[in-house]
Amino acid sequence: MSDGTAGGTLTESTHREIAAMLARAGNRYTGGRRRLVEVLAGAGQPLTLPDVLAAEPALSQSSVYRNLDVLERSGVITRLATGGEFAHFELSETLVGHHHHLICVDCGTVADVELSDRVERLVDAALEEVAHEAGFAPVGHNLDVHGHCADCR
Amino acid sequence: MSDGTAGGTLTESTHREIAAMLARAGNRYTGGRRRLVEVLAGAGQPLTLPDVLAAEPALSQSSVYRNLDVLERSGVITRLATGGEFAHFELSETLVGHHHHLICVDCGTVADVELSDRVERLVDAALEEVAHEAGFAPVGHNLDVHGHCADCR
DNA sequence: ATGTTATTGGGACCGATTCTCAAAACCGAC
DNA sequence: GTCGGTTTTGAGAATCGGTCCCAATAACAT
Repeated sequence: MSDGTAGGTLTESTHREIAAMLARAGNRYTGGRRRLVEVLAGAGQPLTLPDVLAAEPALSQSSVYRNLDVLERSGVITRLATGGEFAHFELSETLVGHHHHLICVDCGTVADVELSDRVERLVDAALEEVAHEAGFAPVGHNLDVHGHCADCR
Repeated sequence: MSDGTAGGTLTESTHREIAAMLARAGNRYTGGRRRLVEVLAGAGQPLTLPDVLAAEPALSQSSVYRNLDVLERSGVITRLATGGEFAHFELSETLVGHHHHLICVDCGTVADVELSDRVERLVDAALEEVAHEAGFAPVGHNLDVHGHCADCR
């Protein structure tokens, strides 16, 4: 609890939920996976692999990539296709709620934003409709805003 | 006009517009670039590099990649970050109008869809607002629906 | 035609991600 | 608590879209 690492953005019950999601797919919630999850949770914004390693240098690259994959497959985290050189990862919406992204076209960083429930419902309904017309069964949507972040203006 | 290649989805005036966009950046509208543009226009959906080469085998891979880059930088085409193994390309919105994408999580194909002006304006306004609050200067947005396409149900 | 600049092709190269495999950590049963 | 079976780890090799290089060629202007 009061060790050197800032840690602690996730409650113990959230960790139990994550462990259950992993167990459902036959995976364990090991120390390395827990540290990885805590880095992602503590950042408050989607991170790249270098970001993760910078925050937790004790982790090895191959294990982090493998665990990002396991966590994604178990529904704990989400991989974002931002178009930059590195993929970004963040906790899945089942853990942190539905939201969208501001992607800086200059430096590539990604920030989370939420829209009002009213707009969200409206968009959802409109998408359902056009998807249905195309014989497409939607499972979710991504709404990204591209532009210049405050640091890059 | 009635040669073997299906061609002809673009009017001559659109080609002149494209030539002008290229010229503005000091580039020429060569035969290879024109064939590339015609493949993208004729498909009616965003294509990957293998798609392009399959449609026009006479083009060489390195030139296609280079020209996709030149055309993107000149504002003629847009590169989509769909998350699959290959990037997808399509004519830019200045040429084909604003629209969104249905991305199949199974086979990776991408289809275009349009939303009503009313929804579009509402989304735009909502995004402007949240972006502004974050000190972010938006230049555009991407709204992708992920799900299972008609062929993959 | 002739010079000048942009473009092409194909192969070498790069770099993010994935794969391999032997060693180490886990976990339940005895 | 330790033995056996299973999962995970770490370090490096391998993969594979995509980019870069450079000599040969096409476009354009004069």
